[in-house]
Order: sequence, then C-alpha cells, then structure tokens
Amino acid sequence: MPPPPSRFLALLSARRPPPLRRLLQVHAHLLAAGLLSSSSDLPSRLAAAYALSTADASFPSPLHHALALLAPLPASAYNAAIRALSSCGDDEGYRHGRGGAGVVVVVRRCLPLYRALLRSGAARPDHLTFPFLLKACARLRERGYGDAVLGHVLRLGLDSDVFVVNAATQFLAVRGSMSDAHRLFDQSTVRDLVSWNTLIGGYVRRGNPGEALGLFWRMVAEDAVARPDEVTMIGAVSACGQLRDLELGRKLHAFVEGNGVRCTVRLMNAIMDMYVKCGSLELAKSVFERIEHRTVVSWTTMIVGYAKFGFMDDARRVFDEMSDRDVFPWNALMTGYVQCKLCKEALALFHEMQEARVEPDEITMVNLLTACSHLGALEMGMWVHRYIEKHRLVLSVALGTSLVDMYAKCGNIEKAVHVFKEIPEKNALTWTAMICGLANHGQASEAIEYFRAMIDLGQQPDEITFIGVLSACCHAGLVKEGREFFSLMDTKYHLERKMKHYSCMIDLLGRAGHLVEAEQLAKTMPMEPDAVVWGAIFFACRMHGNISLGEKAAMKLVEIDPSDSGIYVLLANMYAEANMRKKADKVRVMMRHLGVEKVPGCSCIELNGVVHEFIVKDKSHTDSDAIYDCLHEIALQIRHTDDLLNISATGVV
DNA sequence: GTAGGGTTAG
Repeated sequence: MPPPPSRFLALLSARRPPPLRRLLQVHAHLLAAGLLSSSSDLPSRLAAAYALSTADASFPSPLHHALALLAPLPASAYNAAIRALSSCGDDEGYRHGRGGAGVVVVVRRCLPLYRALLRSGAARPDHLTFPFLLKACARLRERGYGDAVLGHVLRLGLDSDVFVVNAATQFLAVRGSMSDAHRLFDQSTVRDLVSWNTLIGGYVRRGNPGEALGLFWRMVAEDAVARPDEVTMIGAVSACGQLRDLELGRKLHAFVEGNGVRCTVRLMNAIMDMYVKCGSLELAKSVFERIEHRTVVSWTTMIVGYAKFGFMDDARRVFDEMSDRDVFPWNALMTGYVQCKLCKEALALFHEMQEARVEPDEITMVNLLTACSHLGALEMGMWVHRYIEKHRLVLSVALGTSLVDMYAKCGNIEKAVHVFKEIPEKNALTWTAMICGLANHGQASEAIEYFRAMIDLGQQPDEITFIGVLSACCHAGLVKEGREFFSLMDTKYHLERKMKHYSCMIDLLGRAGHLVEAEQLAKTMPMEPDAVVWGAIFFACRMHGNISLGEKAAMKLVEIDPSDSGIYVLLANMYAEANMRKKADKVRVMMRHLGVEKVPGCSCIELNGVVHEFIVKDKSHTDSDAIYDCLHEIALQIRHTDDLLNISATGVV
C-alpha cells in the first residue's frame, strides 16, 4: 500500500524541506502514482520544497526542478512556492550572523520564480503574488528588485488591492524611505487597520516616534472604521518609550484599558518596556506581575529594567527564576553587568552560558569585548576574535568597533588598525574608536590623519571624536592643531564643548607653556572647572616653575576634594623642586596634622584568561610572596637604571 | 494573504 497523498503533503509542507535525495524519491513516487497531474497542492508543494533545498554536488540546481514543475501550472502554484521562500526562517526569528546570510540566499530565490511567472504563457502574477514577493524584497539588501516589482504592481492595476498596497507600504518602510511609504498611504484609495499599523510601525522602527504618534492621533480622530487594536497600541506605546514621556505613556496605557483593546502578552510586554524606558521600574513591575502567561520577552524586559537602574542582584534573581532562556535574557544580563562595570561578572556569566549550551551571538560577543576592554583582558579578547572568525559571524559595525576598541585598550594598536581596515562598513563610532585608540597610544599624527580622512568621507564627528583628536594634540604638543579643532567643534559642528574638552585644551596649552591662556580659558569656561582642569594647570605650573599659579591651582584642588592626599604630596614636591624646602616641609606637616590618608588604588591584570585584582599592600593572592619578591627585584633594577641616568645627565661619566 | 514586544559598539 503506498502512503496516502496527505502524508506527502505533510512531508513537503514541513518548515524544513526533506533532504534533496528524499525529495527526488518522493518526486519519482508521485510521478509513478500519477499524483502530480492532479489538481491537488502536491506539485506546487514539491516545487517549493525544491526551491527551498540546498544544492549539493549530485544535484547542483534544485531550482530547475522547481521551475519545470511549475511551468504548466497556474499562478496560484507559483504564489505558493514564492510564499514558502519569502517567509523562510521566520519561525526562528531573523538573526544576523550565522544563518542570517543563508536565509537571505534562500529568500532571493523568489526572484527567478517570479521571472518565470512573468515569462510563463499559462499564468500571470496576481494580487496574491505581490504580498509574498514584496515581503521577500523587503528582506533583501538591494532596493532595486522591489522598485521594479512596485512598477509591475502599477502596470497590472493592482494598486487598488488593499493587501498589495499594504505590502508595498511595508516594503517602502523597511527598504525604502518612510516618506515614500507615507505618500503611498496618503494617495491610496484603499486603507484599512493594517495600513495604519504598517505605517505607524515603520516610523517606530525608524526611530521617528513623533511621526508615529502623530499618525496614531490622526487615526483616532479621522478613521471611524479602523479603530486602534493591540498592534496599533504596541506601535504607539513603543513610540512613547522612545520619547521617554512617562505622562503620555500612562495616558496610552489608560487608553488601552478604556477602549477594549485586547491585552495580549505582546502588548503588555511593550507597555512594560515603555515604563522601563520612561524610568518607572515600579510601573513596569506592576504590569509584569499582572501578566498571566509571561514569555521570555516579559522576563527579559524585567531583567533589562533592573539592570538599567543598577539593581544587578534583582536582575540576576529574575534571570534565575526563568524556566527556559534563549540568548536574549543571557545577553540582557550580560549587558547589565558590563554597563555597571561588573566586567568580571560578565565574563563569569559567559562561562555559565557555555555550560548551559546556549549559542552566543553577535551581541554576546560585543558585550564580551567591551568587558575585555575595561579589564585590559587581551587574551580573552583575542579568544573572542578567533571565535568570531571560526564561526563566521558577520563583522558588523558594532562588532568591528568593539574589536578595534578592545585591541586599542588592551595595548595592541597595530592589531586595532589591522581590524579597522578589514571592517566592511564603518560609521562615526568606528572612526572614533580608532582615533581615540591612536591618541592613547601616542600616535598623534596618525590620529589626526584618521580624523581628516573621516571628515573627507562625510562622517560626522561628535563630542567623543573631538576628545580623541584633542588628546592626540595634547600628547604631541600640537598647539596650533589643537586650537583649530577646539574652535571647529563649535563653529562648524555646533557641538557642545564639555568639561573633558576644556581640560584637554587647558592641558595642551599648559604643557606648551601658555599658562596665562590656560588660566584664562579655565576662568571663562561655561562650567565650574573640575579637579582635572586644576590638576592640568598645576602640572603645567610645576613643569614651567610658575609657583604662584601652582599654589592657586593646588588650593582649588584641596577645595574640591580635601581628602585627596595626592595633591599634598605633589605640592610638597613642587616646592622641593623649586628649592623651597621650608614650604615643602610645612605641607607635609599639615598633611599629617589633617590626618589625610592615602586611598588604596586598585589594579588588575589578566593571565591565561584569569583576571587578578590587586590593591596596595594586598597579601591575599595565593602567589603573594613570589609577586612581592619580583616587585622588589624590579624596584632595585629601576633604582639602578635611574642612578645610571642621573650620573650620565650630570656629566660625571 | 499584509502589520506587532525583548539584547549590541566609540
């Protein structure tokens, strides 16, 4: 007894097509049983399965089998195959990196099918073809295909079909411009709830919450037929979250409850997220507690909420309470640790994640690299780099930027430059990471060169980019360039100059001996100079022997932080250098009298992937004795070298 | 058949 046709139908309709070998067996069987000539769905399902499957050495072009099967069939058969391809990978959720590129390759196969349909004598594209085809085009990177398809829609007069128009709006919102999508919406004679939702959702995705909410209110006021539903409200509430407008958010929440909108989990999740973004952890929590069937998204949103306000213990508790976790909650918790500067915890979490056999993704890698940058953990950072290469993760802008930053902050500037050059798509953040890295490594002229290249390529520098170039100028003593960039910031880029920019500029002027100008800038800057500014002035005074201004700066520093012992020591040193022994002793006495104590500093180092932390006089490390022996040895060598240098400097040798 | 919530870099 052969299996019934329904079994083949189920086999061919599975989310993943059967292997090509099996497909050919099924094909042969259906042919023999005469089932392919019937009016059933079997031929188009088989064609779709061929189109979905991956070619191998023995069957290099399964797509040809698909086209041959479809040739005598009506448009509906083509539509079914295009549909299968256009939503391929939907269930897994579209992800960047692994699999993402493969999905796009499969989606792209809609195009030959559509071309065959256009050429077919038996069938023509219809109103059912375009929603699927446009969905596929929206998932491709190139815009051209979709534009051509939109032209066909007009020529076939299908612009009066609301499904086609909505799909076209969605395509324009995702791959084209929102203004085109909006124009299509305004000029369309057909419009329904989905049309509004598509356009509102498009503006939200593009980060234009003002337009999204404008449309929402217009919909409420104008359209008596299309009432906002839960999808509309997800868009409106998300827009409100982007605006960080708590008052409006509560209003929209009330609107949901007052207008009989279905309270789906998705909507509740969106409301929670809005409350978190608007800064009300309490309201988010109360919504969370009222959700009956929480999804991973609900839990993850709560983790993000706690992490955002620094309650990492609560975030961890929520995380531990979850029953099944995909990569999102792991990433959310890790992001929280990194943002709270708990980098060792972030790395430990990654090890837990590996034990739990959860596949890390691009976001995980970005978090890990950020943690490595803060810790100076080069070995771990390099391990992440190898992992990315081994698993062929796409070197996205964010990932590439994190890599550049990691190498720069962990001391390997050559590798940072190398990676930078390999990143296919760079943005202002990538350039900034490179410029700051070069500056911190003392490669001032390169940093400035990169800055000028960035400008030439039309990338907009921001406050942080200028910190990079200004500190480069500072390290190299490039006063002229520093002045140029400092003024450019205001005149050309209209960027607000922050404390850090002033302190950098003042440091630069001071080191170069322009003490009057440095002091003048400190006096006229729009904010109260901080310890860094006065510290820079003090340092410059000590360097250039300006005792009176140095004293003034020291007094300011004491005023800002009386408990900081460092400044007393430095002041005493300044007097000593200027041969003012009495004043130097006086400061030391004062220090003892005030009972100022040195605050222990902390440093850390990574060895074989383990991060070791040390504080002054710390004996807690297991190898403490050996470490102190080594330290002593180094100190002796330094003293010895120092003596030699002093001797040669004084000309005795 | 078209629309919808959560994690990322300087």
